[in-house]
Amino acid sequence: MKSLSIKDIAVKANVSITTVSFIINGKAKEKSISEAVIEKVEKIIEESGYKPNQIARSLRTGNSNIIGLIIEDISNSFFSRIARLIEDKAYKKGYKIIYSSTENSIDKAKELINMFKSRKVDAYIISPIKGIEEDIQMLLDDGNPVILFDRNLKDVNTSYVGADHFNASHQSIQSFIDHGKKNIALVTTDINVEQIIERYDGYKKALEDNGIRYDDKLVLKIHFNQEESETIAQIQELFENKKIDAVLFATNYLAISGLKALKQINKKVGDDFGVIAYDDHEAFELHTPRISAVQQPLEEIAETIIKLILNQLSSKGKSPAEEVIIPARLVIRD
Amino acid sequence: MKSLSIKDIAVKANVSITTVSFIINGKAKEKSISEAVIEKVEKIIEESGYKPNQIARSLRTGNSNIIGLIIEDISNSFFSRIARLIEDKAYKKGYKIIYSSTENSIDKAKELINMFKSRKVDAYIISPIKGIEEDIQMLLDDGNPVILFDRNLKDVNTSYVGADHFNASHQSIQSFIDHGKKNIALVTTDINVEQIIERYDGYKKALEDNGIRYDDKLVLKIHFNQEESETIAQIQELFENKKIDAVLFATNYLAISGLKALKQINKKVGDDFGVIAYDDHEAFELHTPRISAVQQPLEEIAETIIKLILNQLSSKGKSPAEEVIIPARLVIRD
DNA sequence: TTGATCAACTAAAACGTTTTAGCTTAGCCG
DNA sequence: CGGCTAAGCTAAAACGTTTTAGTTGATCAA
Repeated sequence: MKSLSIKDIAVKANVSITTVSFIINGKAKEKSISEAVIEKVEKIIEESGYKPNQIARSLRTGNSNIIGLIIEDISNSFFSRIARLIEDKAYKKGYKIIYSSTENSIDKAKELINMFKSRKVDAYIISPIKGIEEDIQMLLDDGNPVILFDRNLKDVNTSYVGADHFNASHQSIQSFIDHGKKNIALVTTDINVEQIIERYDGYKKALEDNGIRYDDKLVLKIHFNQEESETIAQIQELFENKKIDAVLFATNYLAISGLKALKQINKKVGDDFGVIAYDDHEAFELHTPRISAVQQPLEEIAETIIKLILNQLSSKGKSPAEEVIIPARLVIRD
Repeated sequence: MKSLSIKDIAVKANVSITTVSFIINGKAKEKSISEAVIEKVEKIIEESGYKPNQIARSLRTGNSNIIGLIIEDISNSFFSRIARLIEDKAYKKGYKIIYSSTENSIDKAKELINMFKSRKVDAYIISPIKGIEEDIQMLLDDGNPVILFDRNLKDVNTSYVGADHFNASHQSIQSFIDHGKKNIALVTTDINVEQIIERYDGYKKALEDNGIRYDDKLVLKIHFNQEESETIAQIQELFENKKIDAVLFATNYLAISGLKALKQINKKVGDDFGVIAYDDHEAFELHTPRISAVQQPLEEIAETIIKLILNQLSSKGKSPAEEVIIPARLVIRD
């Protein structure tokens, strides 16, 4: 019933705990343990199904082989796909991932950081929100590897991996303009994070570059946590009361609400009404007509994150902060 | 730099480690520590930002306040939404969740169980695959609370929470038949899990109940890990070469591939070609026409899982196994 | 013969908690 | 005044590892 400990193995093999430990950790040669003993112990371990207690191990060594991943919401497909990729890649390097969602709450984010800290995770991957700069700085001060992704924090000097939101947004609007659109709306959220602001800036700059006057009335900021029905109503109001011939949605879930809104008021997407969504989604490919979208290179982002983390882990957190901005891709459909 | 330990607090407060521990764990009254000391220690803890080392705590107490969640694939929206709900509810009870994806690999599933075991999680929530019955039995034998969900394992006597796949499938096919369909196809996967089999059985039984001959040729089993393009090709072949007037997709990602396939060969969903998807997805509501789907009551499933887990935890894993089958809902659209 | 070197192994400390068992001191009763 | 109880606290063991600093005995060179 109670699980085996290294002591049980030692007793069975009639050797010391130390010897067993050396063998388990592959230090047998180095510590000159004889072939015979190695074999004997390994056989016993094999037969008994003994697995070292990771908790005791962590307590002693101070590291856990666990990487903490803090994201906004695991049920959002952007995050769940990234999480899956990160998990995969980390797994291959012998690291496990623990993840948790902040739901855009500063308090929950702080709690999560604390919980990861008290569990001594070896590194942190965080898609941050404003308000936790200090907590992140403390992690850094303690020498922990920390990588931010998706959204950067200005005041913290740490590594960051993210897509080029400004240019992707700029390019989307430019594409509308090239197709003769003049009255271009932006539906975005009111959460105050870097990547949303960059998308907004890209929108404004593209208009400006083309001599189109920026109109506050064409920008709709949706509350983060509100009911979808309300979102849909707000979007409908925008579309019905303003002269609009194209719209950029700043997130994919807003685009989905937006498409529902369009469907209800029976407005068709097409040559005289352009739509681009930021972050692709399966629904867009399937929609009639298919919806254009900005694709973030998930694979590349995940790959880069893991690469940076491993670098930092091997350099004991003393490698300099790096910012990697990865171009996003505008996929024009239909 | 190094994080504080209970000893540092004890020294600062000029009391023993024991006293600090009692205070941290709310046993101060019970152990008759004076108000004055309690206040002093709490103040120091507050000021210094001390957080107990959970690893040491786990090592000593043998539990971790962590629940392990093992699922097929976190990037599948069914699982990521369930995960989010479970995480939420567990969090409110003071438990954290660690999750990991098996990707339908028996080896990875076993490894995950081992890794959770060696990290001493307090309970396991598993959406299992065939081939890990023994491992699960071992967990049970060791007195661990284990809840299976989504798919059951026949040979293991443990609690299970899942939707009524058989009836939902039966009802879907019945609905086709009620609308005059005769040649009804089933697109499913070749993975050998309970819930997929139940959906298949429901399909067969509904045909039988209505005196329609079961035709092997109308059932397409897709390999789990194959490229989507190949899946689409296979589905197209089925639709083009057989006389079919309705199709049930056994998972939502198959339905999405199927809808893409239909689009490419320009076959319209409508009165003369019915489609139902098992597991709803945002894309279905948005599709033109809207696609009917079987909705699993995620909220209720998550709620029930947590309820059972907490029961087991409080009864030290000695409460009897319970099977909860929750009805699924067929949502007919357009 | 002596000392050095090396192979083969091990005792015990340390990691940071929780908890059992006990130690003082003061107060109170008879 | 002796004995008992209770209040208020603490020493030390235990959890299961890793790792440092050995010990022992054999071999070998001089």
